Amino acid sequence: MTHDLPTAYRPADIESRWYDTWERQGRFKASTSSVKPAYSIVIPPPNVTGALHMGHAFGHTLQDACVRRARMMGLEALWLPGTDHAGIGTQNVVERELAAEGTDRHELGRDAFVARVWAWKQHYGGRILDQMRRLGDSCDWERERFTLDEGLSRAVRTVFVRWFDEGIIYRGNRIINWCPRCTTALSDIEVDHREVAGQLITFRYPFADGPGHIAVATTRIETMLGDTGVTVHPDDERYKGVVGRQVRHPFFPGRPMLVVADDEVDPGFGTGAVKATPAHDPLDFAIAERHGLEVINILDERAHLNANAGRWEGLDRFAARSAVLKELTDLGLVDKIERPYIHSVGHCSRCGTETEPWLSEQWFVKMEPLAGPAMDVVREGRIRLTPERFVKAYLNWMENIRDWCISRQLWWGHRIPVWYCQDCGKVFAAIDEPQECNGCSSQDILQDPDVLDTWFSSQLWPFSTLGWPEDGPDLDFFYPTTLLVTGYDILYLWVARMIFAGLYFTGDVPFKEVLLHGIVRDFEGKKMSKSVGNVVDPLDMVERYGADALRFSLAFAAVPGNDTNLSEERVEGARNFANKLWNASRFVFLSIGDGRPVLGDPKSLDPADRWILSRLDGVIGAFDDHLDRYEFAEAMRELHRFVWSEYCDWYIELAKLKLSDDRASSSGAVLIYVLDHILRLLHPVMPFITEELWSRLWPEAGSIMNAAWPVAAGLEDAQAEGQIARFAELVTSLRRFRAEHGIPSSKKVRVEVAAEGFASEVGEMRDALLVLAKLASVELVDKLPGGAGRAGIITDSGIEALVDLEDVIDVPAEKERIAKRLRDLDGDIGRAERKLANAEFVAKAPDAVVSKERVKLRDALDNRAKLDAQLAALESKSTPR
RNA sequence: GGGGCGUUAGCUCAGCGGGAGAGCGCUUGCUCGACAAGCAAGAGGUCACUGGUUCAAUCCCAGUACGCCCCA
Repeated sequence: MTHDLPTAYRPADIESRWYDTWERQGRFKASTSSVKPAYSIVIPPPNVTGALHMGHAFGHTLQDACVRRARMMGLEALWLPGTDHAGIGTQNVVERELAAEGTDRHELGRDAFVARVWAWKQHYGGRILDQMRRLGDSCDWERERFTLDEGLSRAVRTVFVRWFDEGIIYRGNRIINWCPRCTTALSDIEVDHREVAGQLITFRYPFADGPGHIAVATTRIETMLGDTGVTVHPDDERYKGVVGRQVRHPFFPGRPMLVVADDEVDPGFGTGAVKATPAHDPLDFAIAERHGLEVINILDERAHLNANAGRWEGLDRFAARSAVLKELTDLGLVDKIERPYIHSVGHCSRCGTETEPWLSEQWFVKMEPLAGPAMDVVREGRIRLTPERFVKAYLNWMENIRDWCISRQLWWGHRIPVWYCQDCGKVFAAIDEPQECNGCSSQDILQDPDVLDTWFSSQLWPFSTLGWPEDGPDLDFFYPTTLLVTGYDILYLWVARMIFAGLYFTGDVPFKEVLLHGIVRDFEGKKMSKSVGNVVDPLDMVERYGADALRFSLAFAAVPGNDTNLSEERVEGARNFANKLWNASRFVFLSIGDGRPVLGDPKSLDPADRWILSRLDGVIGAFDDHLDRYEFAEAMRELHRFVWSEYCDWYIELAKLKLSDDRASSSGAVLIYVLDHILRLLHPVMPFITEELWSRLWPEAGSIMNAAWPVAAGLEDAQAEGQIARFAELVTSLRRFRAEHGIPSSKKVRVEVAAEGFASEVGEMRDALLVLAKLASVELVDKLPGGAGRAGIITDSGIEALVDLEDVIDVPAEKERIAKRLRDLDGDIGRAERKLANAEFVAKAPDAVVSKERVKLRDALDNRAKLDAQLAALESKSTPR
């Protein structure tokens, strides 16, 4: 059973086998009839179009670790998986396919197109879910949801109708962000602002009612075709006399163009007078409303000039930009061109096209009634954000929130459940498709052609996936969810919206805690991107190093809210750690055989046993505390150090000695006990290797997934910790001495040890000292004799040892070594003396700090005296007779 | 313009009021009976700068410089 482990860990041999076993045994399933307390996480749904990337791997590692730990803690834990229909993204993918076939969606027609996208989804949409299995994600696959499922669609319509009937959803003719390539509206947060080098053109509008002109500046000169006025600041002295006058449009001489004054104008921009283009600028639109300026839309949905642009009709916006500039220049109306002029321009976050502020009729969600309660729950701590600093960002955003444009001019998505009666003109919303107008009963009704923003369905995810609006057992048992784990980059886009929607429709918070993690970047901190070519593919890492290694490397770097840099080297390091664990286990199994000795009375154990058990207790406590605070990096560091530097480097080495003469010694039981705890602690982050080793440790016990989460067992032992720390220091000092003197490891040396106050504990460890420091003999003495051919070491705790080197030592080198040590000690002594001489320090610092300083000083003085003696002995020897 | 974050070892990053840490890299020595994906030893840091608070500052506060992010 245990003797067939290969000498190197080979993840591929075990991973898929364990995942299939878990899934077959139904270990990921959560039950609503459980007596255990509920613990639930809904997955941030990845796009159906997507492939698994490092960001997913990161978030999933954290979520899976939380869920697996919760399960082991005895909670009824649910991790609910699913995908998002990703409106624009998915539609784009299929449109590209059609383009390759030489057709487009319009040729296909709406119904056929939507059918085609569904077919695409059925075929490719599950890819990411299979990829998640490779990572070991312990999702309850029977509860998998998709935002366009019938249930979730019903939730969307229910929400829409309620908000519509209550006036929270309204339709308005407003300036929105428009992507002329996707030909759809975008919400503010779907627009990326990027710095662009353009040009700032200053040109003149001549007064219509007399001589003179007024100059205005713009970066989008073509929009002047839609200008219907000029605006200045009311306090601007330069323009005091011109407010109320008319200017003349060079291309539309008959158009009324009024100069108006408005507070919103920035007198510092350009000439201080700005052109007013109400249909193509949000600020100008507001100004136009206040001052009654005409609104003229000059662009069509593709951002080509329309009939309102007169003879420019049909020109693309950028072509129009040059054409209009040329004509204005020819007319002598251009005063100045600043080039390059760096300014911020909106781009479609989906396709990168420059967006256009465009006047159109869209549906909006009124934010004012929703934002208040959503701020309260975070302020009051009913939802806790980790790290806390995001609370401020969240509140700041909520305070300045603007109405949310939810309509999209797409075909793939939830169609807006609004119908227009062609007879009586009534506009009404309905959950189920109506057959007739609910006002006049006419059957001549038409549904709104647009679909809803994908985030409109995502905002309902924590409760729609649990069955809302039906009040079923899932919702009762698992809602509100316990924790949401997601990237800080979608705090506004998604988290905030779930909060206000959850509060509104369920009367409760959608989750009690939110863990916001950062972005995974490449090894030098650059964002991973296909075009840069620095993408590290998680599945590639899984293949080469194992899922556990990838997961550990991510958890090892996971500081809440911080971006993390990932390189292949880090994954490799984690794989090495997995291998270390594998081999440590191998050692245990090979040493113990098939027996599983149990721990006896801890008091009767030897110092090394009591030390490692005490350390384990400490690590369990620290590890658990870190995980409670989502400090994965700290937790992993702690455990990594314990496994490698304490359990493997010291305890196993010490255990070897004892096992060699006595197979039934306590070491076997302790080795097993500690390994058992390590495996359980590590399981949430490294599920595969721990399950494999667990199955060999306890062949009859069943899955480690159901093992109890470790708790400290009250085995702290300060005496043993001190003893082994001193012992290790003595061993290390002796090894260092050997290395510095170039003593080959084959040469065993004799030492005399003077361990004032610690003599008996050194005596107790004599055999271990002999082996670990490669000594021929150890003699414990009260005081060290000096003498020819001897050189010494001293540990910080004051244990001295004299090595018998039979005249081979290099006396000058040894003197220099001692001198350096003395210099360090003098530094310590000086620092301690200065502190203790400071009356305020002694009076005001805590007693523990002061007494620690006294002990430090005393030890350092003792050690200096001992080193002085060693040096004197060397001197006497090196002095010519 | 508003807000946030960062500056610690060669690199990537933790830590955070009382003796500077990790991983990787580097140097030296090791076929030690779990592991060379390893073992042992080691080098390497005015914790960006300037002030302040404190008995005590890498850590708290203010400012400066540089870098990054979000929002408008």
